[in-house]
Amino acid sequence: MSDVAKDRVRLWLRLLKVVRGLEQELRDTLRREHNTTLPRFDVMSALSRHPEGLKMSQLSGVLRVSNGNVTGIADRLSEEGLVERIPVPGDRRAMMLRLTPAGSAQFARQAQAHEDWINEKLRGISSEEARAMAARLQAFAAQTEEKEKTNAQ
Amino acid sequence: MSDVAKDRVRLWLRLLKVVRGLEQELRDTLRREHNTTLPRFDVMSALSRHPEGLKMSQLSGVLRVSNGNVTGIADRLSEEGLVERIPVPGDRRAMMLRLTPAGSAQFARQAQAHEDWINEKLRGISSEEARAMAARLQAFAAQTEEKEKTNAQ
DNA sequence: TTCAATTGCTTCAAGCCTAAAATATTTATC
DNA sequence: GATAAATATTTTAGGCTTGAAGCAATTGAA
Repeated sequence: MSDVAKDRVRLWLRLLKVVRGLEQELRDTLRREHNTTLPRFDVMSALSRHPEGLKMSQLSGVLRVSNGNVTGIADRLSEEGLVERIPVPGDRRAMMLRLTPAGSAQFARQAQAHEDWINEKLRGISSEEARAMAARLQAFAAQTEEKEKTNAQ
Repeated sequence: MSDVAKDRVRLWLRLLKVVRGLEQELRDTLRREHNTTLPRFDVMSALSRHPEGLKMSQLSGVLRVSNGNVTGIADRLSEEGLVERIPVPGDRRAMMLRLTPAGSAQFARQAQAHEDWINEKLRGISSEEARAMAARLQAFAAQTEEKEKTNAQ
């Protein structure tokens, strides 16, 4: 294996380790302190950015998970009265999912706590470092998307 | 929210997006091309670094997953003849898990393909960039560990 | 020695996740 | 208008994951 390949593999392993570690802590915190889960938080987060609601398929699209997955999470959130399914006028197959007022209020609290938590976890990273690293990741992501677009042609 | 907090949150969201995306692609590739899964790959990878085998609890320790989790994955790998459970002399509760020759051979092939895959995915990242980013991540992880150690006192 | 606490592992219940099959509805074509 | 294809969602089977409970076996303290 070439040297650059070794460096790339090492970077990948470190990325995975750091992100997995933080993600695991985040799951623990959500469970212990907010009695919820990361997938539920992700669904509510997506819905909070679309107050008018999202169709099930749009939701699985933005979250990049399967349709069946969203069905299950929506079922559970719905049982707790945090989201509701609204029929789509003119298409009886489709369903709009949106936060209830209770869900909206709960998510607002959780989102603020989440931001505080992240800020505390990344305390050792300066604004400049954060921006620099985010820019690199952004460049990488853009590059990858560009490649995909080319491949899709 | 302060500016630096915003930058940190943005960095976290990007990290999560990039790593999740790559991880998802990796899962797809493992499934389609190697008929396996990331958790199985992780178990075999850990075992390949310990040819003499690992006790179940050691394995769940290094992988940072629960004991019950490893039990299930070991069961399935064992059914396929890729790993075997060896009794530990002197402690009839414990079990050593290790790769069979077939498991070892299969993992060697998968590991090589995995490295090639990563190298291709991260093609747009130079050796210098990779080393710089890995160093930052490493510093962050070290800092976090240091903090944990202090808290544990 | 005895027996209570600890240790190592498995089992269990519940949630997450996927791909594929099933269901219902809509759209397009003849 | 009939019907075939496409679309939106749910259901299903199977694997991953956890925390907690259960079961042996080991260790340690009286």
